[in-house]
Amino acid sequence: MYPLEECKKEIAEHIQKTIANYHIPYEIRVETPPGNMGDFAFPCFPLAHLIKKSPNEIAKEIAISIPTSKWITKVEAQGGYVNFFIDSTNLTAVTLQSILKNKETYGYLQKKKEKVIIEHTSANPNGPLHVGRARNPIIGDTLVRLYKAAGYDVESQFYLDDMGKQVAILAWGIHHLEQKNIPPMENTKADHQMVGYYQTANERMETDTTIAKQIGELVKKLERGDHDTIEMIHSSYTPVLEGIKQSLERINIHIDSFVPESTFVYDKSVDRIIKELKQTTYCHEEDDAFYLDMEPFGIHGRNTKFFFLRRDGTTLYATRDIAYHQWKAQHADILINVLGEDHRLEAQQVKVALELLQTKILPKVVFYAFVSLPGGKMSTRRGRVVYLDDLIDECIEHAYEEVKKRRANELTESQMRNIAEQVGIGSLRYNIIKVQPEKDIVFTWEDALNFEGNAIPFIQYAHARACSILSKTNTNLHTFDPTLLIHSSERTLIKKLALFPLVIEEASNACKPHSIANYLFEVASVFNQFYRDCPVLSEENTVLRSSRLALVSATEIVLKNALNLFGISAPAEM
RNA sequence: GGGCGUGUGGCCUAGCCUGGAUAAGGCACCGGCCUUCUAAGUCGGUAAUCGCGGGUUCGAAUCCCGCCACGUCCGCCA
Repeated sequence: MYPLEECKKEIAEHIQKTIANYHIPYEIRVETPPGNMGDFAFPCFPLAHLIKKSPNEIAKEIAISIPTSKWITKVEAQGGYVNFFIDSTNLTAVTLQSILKNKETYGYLQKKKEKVIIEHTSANPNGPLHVGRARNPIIGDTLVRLYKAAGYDVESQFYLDDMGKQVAILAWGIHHLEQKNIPPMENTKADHQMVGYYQTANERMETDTTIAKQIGELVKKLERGDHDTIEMIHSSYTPVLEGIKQSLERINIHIDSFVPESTFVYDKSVDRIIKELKQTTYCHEEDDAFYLDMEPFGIHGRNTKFFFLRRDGTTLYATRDIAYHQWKAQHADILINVLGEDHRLEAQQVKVALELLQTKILPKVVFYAFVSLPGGKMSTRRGRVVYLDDLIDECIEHAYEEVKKRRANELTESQMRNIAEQVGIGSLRYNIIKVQPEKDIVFTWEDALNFEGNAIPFIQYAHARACSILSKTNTNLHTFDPTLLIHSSERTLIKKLALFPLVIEEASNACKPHSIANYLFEVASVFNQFYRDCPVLSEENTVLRSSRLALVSATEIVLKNALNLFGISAPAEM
């Protein structure tokens, strides 16, 4: 158990003991007070109601009953709160020990037995990834890293749409359109080169019904398992998918497995699901097509019919998605999906169907709002997009300019390029992950390339500063005396570092990766204050110097570990 | 029309789940700090009836109800 967890537990147990005298069931929650009113606080107001005493009276009773201990140095009743002051020397000792011992696993939680499948990105392979949905891979990959840190066995999956209309349109375009009719793309990656075929085929399809019919025919053949069609579609989207993978790798995102939708059609599991859904009482037929009535499940609107089987006997995306989820439920203990907000209804429908089919594990879904452009939403079909590849390039280029501005005289070209890469990609990921997923983001180049304030260079710079100090010493074995680290900047920093495991715990439990961004910013911020107040290398007291070096080393570890949760690298110099 | 999501200083964000002690940061703006471990830093200042109106509560940014604005969905698309 990590130091602060132990400390919190002890405080809660003490309170529990005293409260037991009141003979009422009560759940204890310890909070953090503002200002310098202690390290932990326990509000007595709700208790006052239950046992008919004033909050301050109760606070006093509790305060008196709690003995000082290894952790607790002082307990005070103040304005209805019990304020706890913890032994900072002890906290310093055990926290630094824990960090320096665990190093790259400090903050990580105990290994758990559960397997987690996190589905994210799952973009149609018909063109390059664009910024409108860029939150998906970034949130998804951060969750993957977070859950690994929280001790789970994690697998990331990309649900590959190889059966739908979108890939059929792409394939039709590639096989029927001539290159000269496709608007040229600068980027030579296959996904960029191919997207024009998709866009043009889409336009043609809208005006030409025979094309629409041909594409519909492709979809039907696919579903029947026609070998040549499968081959044709597969060879069309594969290069595009490779391009998508390359883009993801550029921002440090690796996906463990790609699960094609067709799997569930060809292994007949979709057929089984249809059969089972038809047997439920909510199933109805209309013009030979089948649907579930969603009204009893609290889904309202103009149309509450969830069609899962077309009149022509072919399945729908959501139907196949049900099969996919049943399959996932057999291979994991916890399922997490990262989906755009446009999938909210579909996710509900799938969930209801899974419940009707008595599936044991239902997915926990993280929805995100689209990143839109000032004029409205992005659209691959209409070509109104900012592609992820272009944003990556711009971020790196902007970072390069900034490094060059500052360090051109000191660093080599390749060093600057290397730093620019780390800062640029970090910036892209951080700017997206730091805001909660449900919040709308309007994309502007100004914001996307913002390197000021709560942005990644601030955090990476703090890390670089720590590395710089550490690089100027000839040992990395820093012995420390916890009684010497008593400056308020030192104490604030140590307390912040001690919090890291609790931050991981909370962020993973609540599926809220953005809360780590706040923490990361705070660590960098208090480290900068320490840097200002407490000289390290020039400190003449050798024991204090060594103790501060230990603290710098610990900070460096926490910053690096936290950045790693975001897939952002921690440069040693900037 | 209905469902869901969002609304916090001029701008952006955290806090909302689990109500609690002066609403926390960043940008911008104003004024300081580099012969001292990289100033991509730091200190101070100006600036908010937490969308609006009710309710619950000793106490509401937080919970409940109504309304408004924006986003999103209500396809035998994905």
